[in-house]
Amino acid sequence: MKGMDIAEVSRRTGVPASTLRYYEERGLVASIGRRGQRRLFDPAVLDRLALIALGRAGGFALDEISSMLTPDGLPKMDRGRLDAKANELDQTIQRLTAIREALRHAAKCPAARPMECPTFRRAVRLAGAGRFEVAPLAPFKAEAVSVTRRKRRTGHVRLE
Amino acid sequence: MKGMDIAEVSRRTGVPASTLRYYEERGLVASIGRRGQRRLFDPAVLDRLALIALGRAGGFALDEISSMLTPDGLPKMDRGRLDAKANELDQTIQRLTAIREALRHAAKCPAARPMECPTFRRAVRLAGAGRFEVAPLAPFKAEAVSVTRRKRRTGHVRLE
DNA sequence: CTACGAGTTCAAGCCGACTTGAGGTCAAGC
DNA sequence: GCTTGACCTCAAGTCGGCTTGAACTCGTAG
Repeated sequence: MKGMDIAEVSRRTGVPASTLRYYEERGLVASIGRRGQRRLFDPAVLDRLALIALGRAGGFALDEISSMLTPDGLPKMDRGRLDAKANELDQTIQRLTAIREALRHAAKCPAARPMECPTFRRAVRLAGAGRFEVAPLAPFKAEAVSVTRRKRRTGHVRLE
Repeated sequence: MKGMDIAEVSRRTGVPASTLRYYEERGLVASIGRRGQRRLFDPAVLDRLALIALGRAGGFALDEISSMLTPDGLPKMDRGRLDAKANELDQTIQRLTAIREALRHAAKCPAARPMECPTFRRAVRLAGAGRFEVAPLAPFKAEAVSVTRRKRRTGHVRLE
């Protein structure tokens, strides 16, 4: 009978069994049945987990991710929503880029206090310039979710 | 007398008083004394809060941020450490960029299932390719930390 | 028959960054 | 003198995303 048990899914994706159960409970993945009391998963769950990992890595909340996936596989999102997400991410990227530059500059700037340096100040300003909100970015641990199928309160920041 | 009370700091930065007390408790900011039982803050705390916000926006933990700041102002970090942080951020940025591209592609890709599309799979792979770990990015709400300074009583310059 | 290992359920715990609530103090204004 | 409102402290609560632990059930090997 086809269907992988939880250990195999875990092994192949790097996602702990406890997380898989949790995801199932949250409706993010579904098992295709049981053999005895044990869950059986369709291999398609591997792709699904990869998509979930993608979303998590992008800083999306689980609820948000589940709203992006249909029960049976895919992109339940319309173009607009996807684009919106992409833009959101783009804002984040720009913000992070400004911060990275601020750090790099701080590393070599001679000013005693960074805030006295115009370049640094500018970066700080850019970093905080947007007025959007961004989901927290998930801790990204290596290891996980192979996509290959072989065998198969509130930090506030304002500027003026 | 010099020194701003907590409400003024809050008003000028957007950081809630509760957060300021919390930051003080965590050692991220210090008050310069009390008037009665009330805290008094030096205007320099405004810069400090801007830096803290910068760090938070960059996904750094409070502990990490405090390890980057000296009690009296700033750059306690050596060049190497700053560069390391910048590189870390750079990894994050690349990862997010890959995810953004995956989303943009998914928005217009005709493939029924995203995972069947090589372009998408490649993006997913890139997104997950690194084997590093990244701190969570703080939720980014607008409103806060004005770096603005109208009266520069202390003589040092802050953001316009 | 028994023991073992791998699975199961359910409730509770953990972490970080704050927020909230109860109860207390104090200076100013009526 | 009394009220008000802004501040104070300290403990506990919140939220997301899991993890952990206790207690139980199976199927299989010895």
